[in-house]
Amino acid sequence: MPFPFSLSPLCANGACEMTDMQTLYTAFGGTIETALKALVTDGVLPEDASFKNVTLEPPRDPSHGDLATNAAMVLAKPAKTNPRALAEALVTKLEAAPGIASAAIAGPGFINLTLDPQVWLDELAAITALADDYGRSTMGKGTRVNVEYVSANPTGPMHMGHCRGAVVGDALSSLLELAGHKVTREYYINDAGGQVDTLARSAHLRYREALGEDIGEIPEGYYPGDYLKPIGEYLAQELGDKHKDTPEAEWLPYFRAEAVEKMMDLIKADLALLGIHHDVFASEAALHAAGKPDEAEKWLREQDLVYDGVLEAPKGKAPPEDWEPVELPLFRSTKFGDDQDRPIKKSDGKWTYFGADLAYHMQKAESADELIDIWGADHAGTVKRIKAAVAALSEGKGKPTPFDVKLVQMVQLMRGGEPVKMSKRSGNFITIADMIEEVGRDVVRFTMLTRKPEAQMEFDFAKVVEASKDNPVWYVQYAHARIQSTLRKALEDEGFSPSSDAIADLGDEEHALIKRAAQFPREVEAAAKAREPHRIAFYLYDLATDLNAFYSLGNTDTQKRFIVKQDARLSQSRLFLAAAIGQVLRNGLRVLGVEAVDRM
RNA sequence: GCGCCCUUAGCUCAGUUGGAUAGAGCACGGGAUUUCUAAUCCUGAGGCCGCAGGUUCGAAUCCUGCAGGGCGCGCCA
Repeated sequence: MPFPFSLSPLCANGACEMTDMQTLYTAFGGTIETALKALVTDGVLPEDASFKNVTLEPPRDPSHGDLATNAAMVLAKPAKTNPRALAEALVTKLEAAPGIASAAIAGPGFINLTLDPQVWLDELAAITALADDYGRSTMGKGTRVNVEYVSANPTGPMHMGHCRGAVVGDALSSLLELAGHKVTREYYINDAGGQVDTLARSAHLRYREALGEDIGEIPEGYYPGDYLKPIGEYLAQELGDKHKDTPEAEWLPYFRAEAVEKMMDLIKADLALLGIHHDVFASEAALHAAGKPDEAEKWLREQDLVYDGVLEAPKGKAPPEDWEPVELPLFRSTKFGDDQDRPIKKSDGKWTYFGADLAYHMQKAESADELIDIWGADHAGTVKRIKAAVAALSEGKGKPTPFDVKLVQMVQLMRGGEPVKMSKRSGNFITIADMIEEVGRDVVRFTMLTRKPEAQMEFDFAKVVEASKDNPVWYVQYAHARIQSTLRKALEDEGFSPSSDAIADLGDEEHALIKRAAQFPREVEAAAKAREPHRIAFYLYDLATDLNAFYSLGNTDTQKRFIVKQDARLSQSRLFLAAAIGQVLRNGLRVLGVEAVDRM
């Protein structure tokens, strides 16, 4: 964790009542900062020394103690001394600090800190006291983050391509909330382009079909899916044959609105199956109606960031047959690192997708301090232009809005190692609803988060339901169920319940487990900072591993079980530990939107 | 031709934003159970972190070049 160890404003003012909101790392970061400042006073470090690159992290090797800092290595140069000499001066200060049992110099100049056991016992008690709030952080300082995800076109039900982005966006939103941000979960409905006109025409076709007409094969240029049949029937019921033979202009807007609404109902139902609920559904059509794109264009023209110009034909590959140079209003995205300026309007005068999207991002920035978009990797080519647009628009407002586009790669569906063949024509097409019905919501969600989003992944229907350590979802839930089962049994058979009265008696093996659990708040902050919810999934797997390892000690030595019949004191302390581990597992799973089951 | 993403054990993947001897799972070898859920645990072997330079106390991580794989490349969305 880099300096400065920014505590919550309350703590910074010295009136720090909220020690519970501090992580172990911010607390001991403060200890190190104090020690370094003392060295400045002593003249060992120069007045202007920057602590920016000083880190405090858990060492990989447990024999290196509980915490390690690189302070001496980073500051040796400005102090005009060698790392070891500086480390010795720092160690003297640190050993006198509260909570630190010992400090040792190691390797090229690391300082390894071993903490008083009491620190871990306090942390254990804190988990229980904070319960669902353990891991919650004030890091985000309440800044407003708008996360836009899914935003599938309202032309049909959700397909697999949307699933991963949906889960990642939702988990990221929860993660940011836990890390102290105010999050808006937003969905952008593309209800204004040519696609929804096609949808309206397809609905009209089904409407005629519902009125008894033989429409034969669905012609090219229409959406063929059966999911449009109910809409045709609904419209036939509502309208009778009123628009059976009238000109398109008379029925299209109505059919479009109705069809989009029904499509959104389908999509929302799919999202609900995944446990996903957005706060805002933003309509592109409404954006146009409000004149937002015109507003953006006007402003950008004033800044000379939009001009009328002609694009060159693409180099390197043969230009399209019907290539014709046309003058269009272009956004100067090259000024922000894009390869080409981009049209915001089409030659027919209508807005391009980009033109509207640009205005949409401007609108989002009005009520958020920061924007995040989750996109499919097939849109990678358009990242630069939208980043350019946000940079242009938010700089103009005086306050640049941080903006991040997360690209989520495709998921390859497999079954027992073989790729699942999907063909829309044959109807052999797996929807999100099918997938959830087969393996369950928890499996879908967790599995989508067991790979970093920008890497392609496989989803094997056979593997994800396996009951083994090879299957992270199962393994983490198993650890939680095991804990719950133990707590139940302790109460039923022996009348033992968790108690912190004698946790000071717990030994090294228990402490190791507490140390892992104590990493959770740090993992939350690190994952939130990196915008990487998958880190929580990996952490939970590690925590489950430690729990199972500890649990297994009891197989060969009954004195090491959670429940030791002859020793109520010890049992209740261990049960207190078990309950705390269960709490951390639940808190982590909650971020991922996965249920922590009590039995399996 | 250009842009973006990826390349780590035989396979599938992590890697704490630049830290110490690069870690898990599967598969392979050896072990543990009259179990509080063995659907588990312990242990062994397995590596040119794609290749070559650079930056510095220190690089899988940052920069440059090259190779291989994926995605995209006029007004679609």
